[in-house]
Amino acid sequence: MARFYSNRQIAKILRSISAAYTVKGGDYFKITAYDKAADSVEHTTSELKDLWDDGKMDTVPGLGKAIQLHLDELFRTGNVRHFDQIKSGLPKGMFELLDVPGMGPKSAYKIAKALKVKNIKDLEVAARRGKIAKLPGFGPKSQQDILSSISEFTERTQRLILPFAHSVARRVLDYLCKEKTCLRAEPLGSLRRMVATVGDIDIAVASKSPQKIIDHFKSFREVSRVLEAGSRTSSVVLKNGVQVDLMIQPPDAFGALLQHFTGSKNHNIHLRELALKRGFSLSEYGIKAKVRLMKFRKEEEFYKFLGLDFIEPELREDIGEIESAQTHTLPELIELEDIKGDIHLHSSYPIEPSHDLGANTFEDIIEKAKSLGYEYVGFSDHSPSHSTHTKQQIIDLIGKRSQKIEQLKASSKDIGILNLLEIDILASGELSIPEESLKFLDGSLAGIHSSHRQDKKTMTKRILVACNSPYVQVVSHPTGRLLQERESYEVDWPRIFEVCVKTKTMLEINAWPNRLDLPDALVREAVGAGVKLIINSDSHQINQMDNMRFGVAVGRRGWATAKDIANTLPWVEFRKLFKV
DNA sequence: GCCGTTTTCGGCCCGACTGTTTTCAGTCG
Repeated sequence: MARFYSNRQIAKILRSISAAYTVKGGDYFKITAYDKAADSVEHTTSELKDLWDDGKMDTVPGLGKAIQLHLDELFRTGNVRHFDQIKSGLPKGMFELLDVPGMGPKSAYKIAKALKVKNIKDLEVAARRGKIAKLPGFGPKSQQDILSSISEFTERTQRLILPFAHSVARRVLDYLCKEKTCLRAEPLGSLRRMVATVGDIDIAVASKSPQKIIDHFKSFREVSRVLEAGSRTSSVVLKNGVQVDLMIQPPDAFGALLQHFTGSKNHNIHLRELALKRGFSLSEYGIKAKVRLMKFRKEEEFYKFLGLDFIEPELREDIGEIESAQTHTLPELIELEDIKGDIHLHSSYPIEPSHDLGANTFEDIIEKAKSLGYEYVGFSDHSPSHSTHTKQQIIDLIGKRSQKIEQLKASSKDIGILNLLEIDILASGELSIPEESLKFLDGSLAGIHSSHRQDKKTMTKRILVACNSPYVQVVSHPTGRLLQERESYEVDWPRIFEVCVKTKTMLEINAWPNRLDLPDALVREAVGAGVKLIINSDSHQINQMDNMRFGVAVGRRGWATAKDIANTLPWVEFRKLFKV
């Protein structure tokens, strides 16, 4: 019987091997190989266990023959004898301590061995009793740092959801720009690449007076603790527990700084290898040829110098973007301005009061859509619950709502309106409302809102029911994932893509902050398969319509161009996809 | 231990900051 390990658990196991080798003075490159493998597993979107089931573990970069063999043993038996050997003689507790920020293998080993510390709780007790400071190589300051790290670690074990990180960063950037020596301020790292979840917030500033910027930064009113403050970098923890790292360079080297800290790590490593072959060395200061350092004000120039087209931050994951930049075949990514409408919008119309009602009227939503420059909106309230209504009640409710929307259509000639509903794909594989009521509508979005844990075959079948229905144009939030809450369910995606293409069914990129679903990796596969996508905000109040930008970011990370996204079409074209 | 537009062998990214040091080790991104 095979055992399940989450990607995070596997990453932790691989990191513990890297740590064991580090303490035992192992080969540096073997150590980094395990670290790389751990990073890679943690960033893989599908569960490694599923890939193992399908014999596709070798598609994960950084997993070679040896580690694959070890993981095979792990899945089969729940243990890896080779790993036990590597860890033998080391105190078990040290591996638990690695979760504490600032605690690396050597420190963890020293503390675990000297003080018999077995977990983070023990570590905290030992630090409080002043035992850490007495160890050689440690002092009162490092002891205090460990205590601070533990309390922050327990408060913030989770990554931030992109839109939340974005708003925190906005406040910091606005504050930094108030210092007059700040010439430019930009986000860096996973935030700039618009990854669905973000660890720390990294920020770059262009300035000729770094000390003034750092002093200004440290006195931001949301700062609770300054972790470090050097001459060009500083790190703080905000009162909400979020860590913010700041890096400063003069404006003539700002391009290199942006490039260096936007990452991803793998993108940069690949780029440096490419540069090395041409005799260049890359750093946050610029590009070095022998001893001469060339500086770059703009990132575009940095890439150009290496013979590459500019690579948008969202693509920098080392998944083929460098090769495409060499051959001038990078896609022209979709932009927020390309979006011409939003059709997953929940209104306050009381069609089903118990069911996740929106806060604003149809009229409010239309006004907001106009302010965003949209040519059309689609009202897609949840359908009346089939369990609390009779079939006739459902038909009557939908008929009445349709009348109201038809009136609006007649009086709002300057914006296209679609009369839609978001309907459920039930556990039984049926759609949640009767066919007679679907006929009142211009179309519908169908999504799974219950029984998320059925097996792969059943889930696939459920989604295919929606794809094959002539009344359904869009599958909403197709994987069902909720970031930090619920994993995607198992589905046969190649099969779904195939049917979507055949039936011209669109898959949604839902921009709701903790959905961002389809995820970027699946967007890329869907685009490759020729599936048409649509980006919607799934708003329940009008200011949430501004979340569209995060859906666009997911599309960009999935290499989507405007022509892959249906709601970049003008109304005259877009309406043809529905029954209007 | 991984990996391949000079490769299946021989490479493997680079530098800052901190604390405990007396010239450096550890950690991080």
